[in-house]
Amino acid sequence: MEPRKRPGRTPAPTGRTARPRQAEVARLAGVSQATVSLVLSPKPGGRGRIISEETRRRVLEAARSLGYVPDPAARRLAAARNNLLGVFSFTATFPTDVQHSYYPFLVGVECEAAALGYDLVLFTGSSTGGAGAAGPDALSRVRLADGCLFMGRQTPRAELRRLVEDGFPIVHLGRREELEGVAWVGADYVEATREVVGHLAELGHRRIVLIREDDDAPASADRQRGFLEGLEAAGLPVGTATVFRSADPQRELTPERLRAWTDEGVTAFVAEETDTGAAWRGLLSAVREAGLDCPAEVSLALLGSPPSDLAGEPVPTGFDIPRPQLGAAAVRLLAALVAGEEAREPLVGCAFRPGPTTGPPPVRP
Amino acid sequence: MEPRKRPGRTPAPTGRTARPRQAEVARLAGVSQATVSLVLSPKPGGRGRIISEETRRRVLEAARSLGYVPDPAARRLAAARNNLLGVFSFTATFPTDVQHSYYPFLVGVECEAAALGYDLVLFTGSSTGGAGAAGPDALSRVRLADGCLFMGRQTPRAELRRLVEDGFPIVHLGRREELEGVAWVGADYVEATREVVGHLAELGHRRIVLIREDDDAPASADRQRGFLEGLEAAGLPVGTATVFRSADPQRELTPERLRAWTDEGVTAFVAEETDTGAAWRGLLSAVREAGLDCPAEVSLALLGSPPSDLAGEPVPTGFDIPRPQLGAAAVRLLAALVAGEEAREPLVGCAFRPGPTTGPPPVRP
DNA sequence: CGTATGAGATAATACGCATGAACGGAGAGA
DNA sequence: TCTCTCCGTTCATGCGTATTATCTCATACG
Repeated sequence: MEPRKRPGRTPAPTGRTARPRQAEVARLAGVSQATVSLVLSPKPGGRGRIISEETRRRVLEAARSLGYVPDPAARRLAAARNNLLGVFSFTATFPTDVQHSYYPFLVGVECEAAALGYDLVLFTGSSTGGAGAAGPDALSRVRLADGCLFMGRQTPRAELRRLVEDGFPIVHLGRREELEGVAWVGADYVEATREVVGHLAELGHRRIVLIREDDDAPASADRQRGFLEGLEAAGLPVGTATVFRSADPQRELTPERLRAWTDEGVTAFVAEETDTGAAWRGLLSAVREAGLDCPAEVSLALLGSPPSDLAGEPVPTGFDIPRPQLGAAAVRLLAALVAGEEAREPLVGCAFRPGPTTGPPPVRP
Repeated sequence: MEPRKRPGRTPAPTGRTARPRQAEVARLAGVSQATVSLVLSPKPGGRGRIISEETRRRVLEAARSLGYVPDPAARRLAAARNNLLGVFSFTATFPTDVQHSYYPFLVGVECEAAALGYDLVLFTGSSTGGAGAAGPDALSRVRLADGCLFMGRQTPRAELRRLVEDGFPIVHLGRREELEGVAWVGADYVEATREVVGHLAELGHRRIVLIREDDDAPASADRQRGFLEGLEAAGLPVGTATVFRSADPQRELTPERLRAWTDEGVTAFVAEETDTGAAWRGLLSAVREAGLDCPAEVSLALLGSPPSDLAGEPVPTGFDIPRPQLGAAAVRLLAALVAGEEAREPLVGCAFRPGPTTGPPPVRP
């Protein structure tokens, strides 16, 4: 039977890519492609090298001289790993508005990833409507990496769940307890808030008010819980605690209301940190308009970091969210998942931050 | 010939993933895998669909009911491209010190990459000593992507040249004319500086001094060139132009020297922007110490953006480097190179920035 | 009624790498 | 000298998809 013509794809047009393949390394080293793979792939079991030192050297030399780099897609397809960790944010990773960027997290993410030997893949187009924003499979691109880190608030639950169900390693930056099976790391707002309240109590404050926005995010709920727990721990009457919840604190938190509180004996206020910083801004302006002196007459604390446009003013008492550490912790967790371990280290502590906005309560006449 | 036993890898261990494959979709739809691929792959050429509407519908239905999602790794392997653009910086991409970060560039890079359908790979460990910082082949990791963007000053020339010689698409963010064959994009400092000088000349200034640091970076040379060209274009005597070059402007630019210049009839100063902002700082403090009023007695302009710790002060006259646009332009260029085109758009214009630090020269007594 | 025409669909690859099984050669033991 | 081990290497295959040359029918045409 004469050799019939074979159908199928035409062979690649004479090295379309200059990228060397294992086959070329093999040719140069005078060995087979399989040998190259054996040499260049990290043996998991730490088993004795089945490859002779001589061959190994020749292969490595050839690979280096050709500038060989393994193809991540092929590697992954062949059921191995490619030392790539994905980073996916549901808004632009680098927004024009630097305010709510993920930058501080990425500092830690990059550092830790580097330390663990991973490179990072930023999946773009999540917000810009570019690459694969369209279909419901926008998320599936992340499967190129060994695992993926997710950041942002509006997480499509179904998509995430799907990834988890398929056994794809995922870590979410920020609490996600409602998503069963999704690993996450978050800041321990409860403990940090407790600490701030404790600080105020130690100074002598007996009546403290929490200013929060009308938001049901876990971050807000945690602070409220920490607030109440802190009061209780300090032996303060929780019953008299006041939580002021407002959708628009800058409007609704009037100087009059503030005055009413202080007349009742309130000497300290704590505000939660949010994207906009509205609670803190509202508190500040109300105090100013009410003509109250801080910290002589009232103590103020911010449960988080001040918005960056207030960088000029003195940094208030409160706590700092250790964003870089959070990022690093997320990467560690993700790396563990990729390695098949079942580690978990969800909560990262916040650092208490002393500041000039708190002091002993005024002596009441 | 009897069917000899086949060597090779064992079949996948019990469906490692529950993810459906094209083959299963095909079986369910009663067609071949190839047909599924044809139906599900967006035909670029817009060529007439060779698939009947009926079949198409059946396949789509089957895919939907199985929840089929294409495997990106396989897709990229088969397509011989991975839609990945590398980003390599010779210092940490996300330095702890936000000041000299690449953030503004990345804004544009991310956006444009998304628009073009690319994801980004951040190569870590360039500074942190992590992943592959070790050998001289640290750079070869970038070959993983379809092309790579380089940022930063200290570029190892040999490595870059090697990549270029291998036909690997590279774009450098910032001028790199001395590296033959390395594509780059940069800001048009010459034109921007000319514009600033022209602005001053229009206001009536006749004697202008350029303050620059003792640095041979192209960015500095460009500004000086633009300065001289601007003078010439304004019909001002270039012969009398003064370029003050100092390794430590904050020391060497004394109030006395400033006084000497103004006594000679100098009414305006322009300073270059550098990492440290030393030239601008030196100029500012000298003016202050000399007791000169700006802009009444002297006009000041900054050839770039002020250092961020001076954010509180009024933004001086000068120009803004369009960093996001630069990043975007770099990505466009890189994408073009990856696609095999030979585009080039090296220079990106800067935006003139009016400001309160310039005004008409004082009327000499 | 034989053949050209084509639309529709399929078979057979290739992509780059990892890996279990097969293979060849050097000693060792008989 | 011959078989038996063990070691180092190569073979042959699979991962899941994209790509074509090829095949299969109808239908139209002479």
